Amino acid sequence: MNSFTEENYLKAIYKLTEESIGNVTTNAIAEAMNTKAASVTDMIKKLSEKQLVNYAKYQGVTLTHKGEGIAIQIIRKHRLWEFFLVNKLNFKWDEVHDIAEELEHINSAPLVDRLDEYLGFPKFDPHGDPIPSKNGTLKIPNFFKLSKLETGERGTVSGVSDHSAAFLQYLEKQHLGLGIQLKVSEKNDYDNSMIIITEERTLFLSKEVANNILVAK
Amino acid sequence: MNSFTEENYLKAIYKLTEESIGNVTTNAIAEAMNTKAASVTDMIKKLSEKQLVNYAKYQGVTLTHKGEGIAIQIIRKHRLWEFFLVNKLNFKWDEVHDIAEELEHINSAPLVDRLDEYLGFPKFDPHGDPIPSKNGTLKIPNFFKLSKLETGERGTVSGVSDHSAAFLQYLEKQHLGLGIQLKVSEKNDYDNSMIIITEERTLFLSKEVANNILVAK
DNA sequence: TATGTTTTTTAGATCGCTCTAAATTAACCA
DNA sequence: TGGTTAATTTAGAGCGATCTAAAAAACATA
Ligand SMILES: [Mn+2]
Ligand SMILES: [Mn+2]
Ligand SMILES: [Mn+2]
Ligand SMILES: [Mn+2]
Repeated sequence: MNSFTEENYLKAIYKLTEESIGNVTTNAIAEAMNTKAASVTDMIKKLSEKQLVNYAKYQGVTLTHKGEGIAIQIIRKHRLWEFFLVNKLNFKWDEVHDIAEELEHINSAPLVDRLDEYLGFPKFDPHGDPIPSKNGTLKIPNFFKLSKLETGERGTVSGVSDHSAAFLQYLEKQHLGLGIQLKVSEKNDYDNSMIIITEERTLFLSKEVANNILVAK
Repeated sequence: MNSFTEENYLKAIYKLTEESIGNVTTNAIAEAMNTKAASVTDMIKKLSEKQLVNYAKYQGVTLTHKGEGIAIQIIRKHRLWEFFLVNKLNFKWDEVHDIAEELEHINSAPLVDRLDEYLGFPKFDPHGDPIPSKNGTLKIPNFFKLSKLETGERGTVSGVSDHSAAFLQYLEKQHLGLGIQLKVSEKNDYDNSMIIITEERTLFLSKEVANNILVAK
């Protein structure tokens, strides 16, 4: 079995892999894990011995097939628990991440399977992130940054790329949640802000906000 | 915050306190925690510094008010999660203990409160053990060993004192679960075995089994 | 109550994870 | 291409939890 720490490293490497081209660097992992590069090197060596990452000195790491499988299962658990917390226990979408960070390490295959079934085999978590299936397949949905939409185009809010409570609460305040349909009414080249129209209201969105909202066309 | 290990020690000391008169001994804790006496002494010192146990060398320990409160909250979480696993995820009563051993360490007060509410504020876990309330009160139910019933007396199966999967599965095989009503039809002085009659069938129970079944009269 | 046995504590070590400081390697650029 | 800078690794240490072996205290009983 792997320790919580090892699991968190694998998950971090998985996520960094998604965002980066090529190998994941020691410093990037250190930043993601909120730790020091020296500690990362130590852990990488351990993961490498366990055949969970491919590692050559000074070259950064990639996940092995086995390591990637473990990372995906942790993400699966994280997102299933988030779905449970929001849809069964009535938590808000900005309240569940930290709890899921703990729950994702509970180690029981039947628990995950039954939870999945109990929840009705959900495909997306409360933030629009896809939930990996039992066998580890994960289809990345084709979402766009809202900021990429042109004036006049329509879309449906389907995800966020900033998962912080502050951002999620801001969206909540604006009555912007998953499923909201919108149309771009105006784009300002000067500051890349935009004005959108939803069923309920007209909203002004800064560049930062529009960049972190994902929409399906 | 306290580590998982510290929490498990507190819980073990709490349970040993219930079973024993006076202070809980180092060796008893070592046996319960499946560790060595020397390790227990170390941990006790740490818990004592944190004011979670009262400790004087060679005198064993008692929980402080604070330590007892923490222990009870862990037991609360354990039993609520067991209830969830059985009543929402359809686990059998012999399958849930180990998973709950992990879940009991998830650290979130709102999670426990909402789970409690979601479950309908249950008073007993799947094994008949009382679930402490949010404020830590815990009423010990007045159950008797089935072996104490006399011939002709009636009772309702309400709990078990052996929580092992083997015992629980045996009861299941005999169609003995919580809520089953029974009447003692015969007691054998020689081996302290007994014959009982339920709605469904007549059963022969050994001394060991009758000792580990708790009934309400 | 003295002596032997059991229980408990202490001493000293290991393992996992972390850190700082120093050394090494790679990358960049004039 | 050599020199500077940045990234990475190594060395050495600390902390929490554990262990074995040995010492100390408490207990039991003759
Ligand atoms: Mn999350
Ligand atoms: Mn999420
Ligand atoms: Mn249990
Ligand atoms: Mn139980």
